[in-house]
Parts: sequence; C-alpha cells; structure tokens
Amino acid sequence: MAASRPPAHHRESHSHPDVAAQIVSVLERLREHGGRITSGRRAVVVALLRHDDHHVTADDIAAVVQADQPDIHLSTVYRTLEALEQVDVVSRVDLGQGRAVYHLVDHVHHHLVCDRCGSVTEVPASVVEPLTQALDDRFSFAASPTRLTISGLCSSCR
Amino acid sequence: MAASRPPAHHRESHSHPDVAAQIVSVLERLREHGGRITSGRRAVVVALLRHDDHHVTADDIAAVVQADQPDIHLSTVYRTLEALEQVDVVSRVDLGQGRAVYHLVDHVHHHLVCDRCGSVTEVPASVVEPLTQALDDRFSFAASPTRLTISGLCSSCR
DNA sequence: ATAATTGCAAAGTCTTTGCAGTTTG
DNA sequence: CAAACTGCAAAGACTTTGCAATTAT
Repeated sequence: MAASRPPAHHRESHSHPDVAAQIVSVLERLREHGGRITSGRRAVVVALLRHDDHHVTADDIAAVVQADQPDIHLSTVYRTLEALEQVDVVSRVDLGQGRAVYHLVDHVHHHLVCDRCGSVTEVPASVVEPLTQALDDRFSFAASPTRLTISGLCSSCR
Repeated sequence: MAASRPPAHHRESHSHPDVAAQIVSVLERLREHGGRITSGRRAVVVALLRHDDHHVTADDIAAVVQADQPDIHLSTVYRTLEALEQVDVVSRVDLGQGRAVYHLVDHVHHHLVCDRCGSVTEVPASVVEPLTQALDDRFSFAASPTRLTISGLCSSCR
C-alpha cells in the first residue's frame, strides 16, 4: 500500500513532555473501561505515542511493535486500536481507497490527501471551521471535528 | 446500433432535456478517444444517465444493467466506469470504507456522509468554495472541485 | 484484420471475525 | 476462576487483473 511516503513535515511532533506518563494514563484509561493490559496492548500504545507522525496506519504500528515482539499479530493491533478508539484516545480517519489512519484525539486537525502522490498534509481545524459552521447552519450536519478528509492535488503535483 | 429512441418523456432527475441525445454524445466521446461501443458499455451509460440518484455505486449500475442483460459482468461495469472517468464524463468519489460512487461530472457537488447511518447528502459547491479557496491560498492545495467527502453526523443522527 | 473488450475466475487490499487456547485482574 | 485477550486462519467487502475468446471498426 502507501506506495509513496508522504512528505513528513518533520518538526517535533508530539510536544508531550512526559511520554511515559502518557502511556500510563492511556493504559489506565483502558483499564477503567473494563479492559485489560497486556504486553501487546502496551506495545501498541507505546508505538502510537512515540510515533513521529500524526497519522499512522495499523500496519505502521504493527511494524514498530513487531520489531520488538514479532508475535503480536496484526489483528491484535487492529483490535487494540479499536479499543483505544472506543475509549476516545485515538480517532480513526478514513483516507479513502480503503486506507485508514489513526491519530491521538488531542491532536485536532484535518487531512488533505493528494490524488496523485498520496501524500497527506495536515490542516489545522481553524481553517476548516467556517465550513463546518456553514454545514451546521445550512444542513444541520455536524461535520466531524477531527476526521475530515479533503482530496485534491498537493502543491507539488498540481 | 441506431438505438430505438426511447420515449421523450421527462421523468428524469438531471436537468437534461434530452437523455437520449446525451447517451449518444457520451458514447461518441468514448469513440473519439479510441474506444469501442459495445452493448455492455451502452447499457452502463444508459443506466448511468437515467439513474435517479446522483451518486451510484458500480453495483447499482450492474443491477440495473443486468436486469436486461444478465451477461454483463460486474467487472465490465467497473471497466466501463473507469473508461468514462478517463474521458471525463463521470467522476469517481470515494466515500470511505471502501465504498465508491460515480456521478456525472456536470453535476458539481460534494458529499456529507453520515458516520452513523451512512446517508449521503449533497452540498452545492458554493458552500465549500470559501474553504477550497483558503486551502489554495494557504497550502497551495487544489481541492478537488467535485470529489469532496465530509464525514460527520447527519441531522437525524446527531 | 487487429486492437479493444469481455466473462470468468483468481488475486489483491485492508479489515474483521470465529475459535480455541492464554492471560489478566 | 471468569472474563478479556490473543494468534491464526479464514472470511468479507470492494475492486482489479490475467487470459483466452469475442467483437467492433
């Protein structure tokens, strides 16, 4: 899949001072909701919180996780990601063509997906705000605040 | 070939006065681009132009086509739709979750897809215009003028 | 003639699911 | 211990593709 790597806008991604604490709190959250903590789940959470990119596929996570623990199955990654989504820690976004990415809910943004090269560019919510407001006013449609996908051509492909 | 001219009654959905003429022109367009006209392709075009809905899946088209010609295979529908897309007659829009719909390019609009019930609401391009303008200005991103998909909750599900 | 098209079946992608065996709390 | 989780394999949903046979021009 993802034939071309999106041009990772590399700037320090997560400005979270204490990732370790975050990991603990996320796991805690799972437990609060009746979930259990396993090495597989912990590995997924670690990979997710440490990942440089804001949008990762289940496959990306699996690759990281399996580097250390080859036995963690892809389906476990999917199931863990699903559990995290239900606990509102991560949000799943469909980028089209069957591709789905996950990102932390605390990072609110939208995505511009290039039809040609497949790159994904983040857009701060503020830029889209006027539109979501208009959609609410005129269609009573509550556009997802974190899961918007806009396709088109990126600056280098247009 | 001189197809039996269908009755000129306008029970149509699109504001096209003469569907029959449109069918001919679309087929003509295929031929101009080196394509050939077969009964399967004609059936797909007819189904597409006569369809009441603005967004149809390959499956929808296949169902209509196969009612008359059971031998037309789904893959032929996909291939024809693809050919029509390359000739700029139809546009394919990915609604997420692997679902894709096709619509005539002359019907410019965007889609609001409900996360809960899956309903699709059309939005005129004018509502989205300010956003596409902003994306162009700030990110040099050329948002597709006809293929935007916005997910969220529709009026009855929110 | 001859290049485009088609039906069919098989493959592909990404994701989900049924189960039986393992763990966690 | 009971419930939750896991690996595995198999299934799904949707779309694409290789081929040999067919057909439009």
